[in-house]
Amino acid sequence: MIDLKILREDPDRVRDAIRKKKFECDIDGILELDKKRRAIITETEHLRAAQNTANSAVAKLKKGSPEFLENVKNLKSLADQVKDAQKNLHDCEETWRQAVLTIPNLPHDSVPEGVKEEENQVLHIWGEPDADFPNSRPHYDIPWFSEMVDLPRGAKMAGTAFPVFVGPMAALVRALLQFFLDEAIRAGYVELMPPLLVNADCATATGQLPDKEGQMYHLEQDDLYLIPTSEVPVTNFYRDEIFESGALPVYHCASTPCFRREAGSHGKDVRGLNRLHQFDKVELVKWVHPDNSLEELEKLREDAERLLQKLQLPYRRLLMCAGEISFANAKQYDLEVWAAGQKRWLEVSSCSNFTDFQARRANIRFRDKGGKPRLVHTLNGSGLAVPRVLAAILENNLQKDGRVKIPEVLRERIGCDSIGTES
RNA sequence: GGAAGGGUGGCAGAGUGGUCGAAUGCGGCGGUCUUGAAAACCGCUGGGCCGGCAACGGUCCCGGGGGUUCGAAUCCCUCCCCUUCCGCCA
Repeated sequence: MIDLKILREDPDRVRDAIRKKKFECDIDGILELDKKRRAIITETEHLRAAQNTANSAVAKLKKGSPEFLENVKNLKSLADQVKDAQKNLHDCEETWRQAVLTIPNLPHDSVPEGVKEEENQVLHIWGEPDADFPNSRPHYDIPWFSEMVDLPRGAKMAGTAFPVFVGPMAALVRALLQFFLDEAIRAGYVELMPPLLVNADCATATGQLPDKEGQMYHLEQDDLYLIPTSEVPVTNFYRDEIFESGALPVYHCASTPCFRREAGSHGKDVRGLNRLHQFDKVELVKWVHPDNSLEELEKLREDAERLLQKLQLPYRRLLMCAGEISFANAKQYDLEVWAAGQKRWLEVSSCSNFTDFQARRANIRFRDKGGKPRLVHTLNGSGLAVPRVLAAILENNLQKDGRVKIPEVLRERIGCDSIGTES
């Protein structure tokens, strides 16, 4: 949710921002509703004030006395008026709330305009994606791939795009997660192990609802959602709380599976490990003072980039254009790893500054120097998502003998320096 | 899943229809006293929304929602959560 003061004072700025973001939103309708809401609040409160005054007068009279009964009789109609007004207000507030939840966050000034993928700015390329990877091939074409990432048997259990990692591959997944987690903890993030199911309030706070129901698995019987990312439970860790002054910034990380329906995905995007319904990811989440959120985003991004560097995987950093950043986002960097076999970039991290958008929905605040509660800024980024990193390792590190070399930082964790079957 | 008992301010804990945003204690902040500290004493000490440049005024919040009533923390309904016991179970 955005600051409605901005909407009231400068609706054109909001219109412009929404246009840039390729979202649609009935700004005029919302302004109208907002005005109506405030008028009804004023009216209802005046009535209520009158009733309160009258009631305290009645309270002083002797119960059952003639004047008492007379007063009570007169108050009946006022009470009815109050009741009507409150009903009216309640309905109005609900409509207003629903409407206001559809307004996306405004892109930050430093975000470039653009609507297409090609308009994202490539800010930096690390490593050598242009280098010769003489043995590389798409990971799903490696002869032993389906023995170690068993998608057919996963499909038997749950459906397409639910992989089963087998033997050394499972160990590699585990090693990656532990590596990511250890690095995050070393960078100052305190680990959380949150629930993998969340209620609608959580998903609304982070911005998945009401818009993106279709992307989440929903358990109807219990009205819970499987988390599409640990951003959802982790951000909600502090929902409805106020940080004492001096507590910020707060950093947390979490390693969880993520569940995504990926409705509508198809084609080459979904082959092999490129796009899965269930995957593991370490997430980095920050709660920061509003004055620092831009710098904190850079630091968060660096925390994520360092992982790719240590894994020796070429990657690029994208500053996403306004039309490509998500609903709740004010500014977003994507990190894409080079997959030498497929000869394409794969998104492995998205680092975002949500400014006060999630904080307002989640009601997460801090006390400023004067002791007054103010909204924090929230940020998060993947650090990192496993399957595509795995894909890049498989493709880039494929050796002449058909085996895949394990990145040095992982070798000790899994006790070998390569996996696979010789060809 | 069944039964019983509970959910009140940062915490503890009173309050069972009217002047209760709510006693009291603890904690926190400020002050007096003190060379300093402690103790003692005094004062202050929740959040949202609406109006207002502000001072301030109004209103709402006693787990959530709904109802009864002129009036609800207090009565009724419903949902959620917690505790204990039973059942089940990694």
